Amino acid sequence: MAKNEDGKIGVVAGLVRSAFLVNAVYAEASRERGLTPQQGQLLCVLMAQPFGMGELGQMLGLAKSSMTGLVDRTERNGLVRREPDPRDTRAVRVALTPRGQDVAEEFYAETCRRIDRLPDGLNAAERDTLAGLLGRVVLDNEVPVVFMEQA
Amino acid sequence: MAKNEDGKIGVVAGLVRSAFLVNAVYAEASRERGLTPQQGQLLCVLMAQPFGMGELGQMLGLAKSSMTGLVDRTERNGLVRREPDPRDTRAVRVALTPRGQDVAEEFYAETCRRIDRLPDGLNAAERDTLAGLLGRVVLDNEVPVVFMEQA
DNA sequence: CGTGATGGTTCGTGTCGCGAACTTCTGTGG
DNA sequence: CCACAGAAGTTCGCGACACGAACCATCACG
Repeated sequence: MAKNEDGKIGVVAGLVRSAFLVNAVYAEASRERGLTPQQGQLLCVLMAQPFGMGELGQMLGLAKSSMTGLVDRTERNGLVRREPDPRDTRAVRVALTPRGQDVAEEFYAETCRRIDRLPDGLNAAERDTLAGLLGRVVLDNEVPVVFMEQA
Repeated sequence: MAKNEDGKIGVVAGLVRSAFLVNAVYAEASRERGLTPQQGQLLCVLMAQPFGMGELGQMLGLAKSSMTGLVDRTERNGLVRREPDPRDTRAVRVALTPRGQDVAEEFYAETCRRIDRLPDGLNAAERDTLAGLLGRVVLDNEVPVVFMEQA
């Protein structure tokens, strides 16, 4: 449960601090492309397919009103577009514009590159093990697909 | 490098998505205590010892001007206090108030509890393995101590 | 038809985070 | 002893975020 102070670290601290690391990468990678981390994340989600506002809020864990603003700003930047939903006049599909597609792919690739470099100290087998364990954690906790699997 | 679509997940996606999970826990746990995630994080850092504004900015990856605001707001909430640094008249030591200490411990404990529950699907040995691997990633990348090790 | 639920937007408020400019103090070289 | 570069913090103005509450339009159902 608890770990002692001999360089070893517990699961909890390991998760929290590696999350910190990932956040930093996200922040830096997006900033370099004139994005905010939130907009970067939005683009990554939309790479898979268009989504409605409600679905997006669900996945990203945001209130509907927050989504409106985020999509507004991203749309203003020309990266995203609101399309009418043929099935439902009220609803809206948020989709990447061509430029948004480009930026998304660039951002995604760069983020992957950097995250991939984090476990540089691990050999192939260890990386596989880590991937497997994290995969199960993610699976068990039903994390929404905020980050695609590499093509 | 890349993983295919048979339920398996790569290291990169695993890291990103588990980070997402951790962020959500942070957000929820802090919100329940009337904190923002940032203030919660600040409290966690200060649990170890007081720090100067510069050091804090360094650890949290924030600009000095951002720190001023964050400490301002947290101070206004009565959780933190600016003490003069005896060594340097310009400098300031940010420390927890008694109430801040309480809130910090509560928040820290609750966060631990929840993060600890994330890898519930793993057995003891697997948790240990995960801890070891993440520990090395964290160590290799020199993540600042934004989250203490359990007492 | 109503009528309740659903998908989104608007509005007001507080928090965040940044860079640039500024003040005050430290320490170092002359 | 005195400049003076540089470090520690703050202030200011700005845009981005996130929320809840109130609101509008539309859908679906009885």
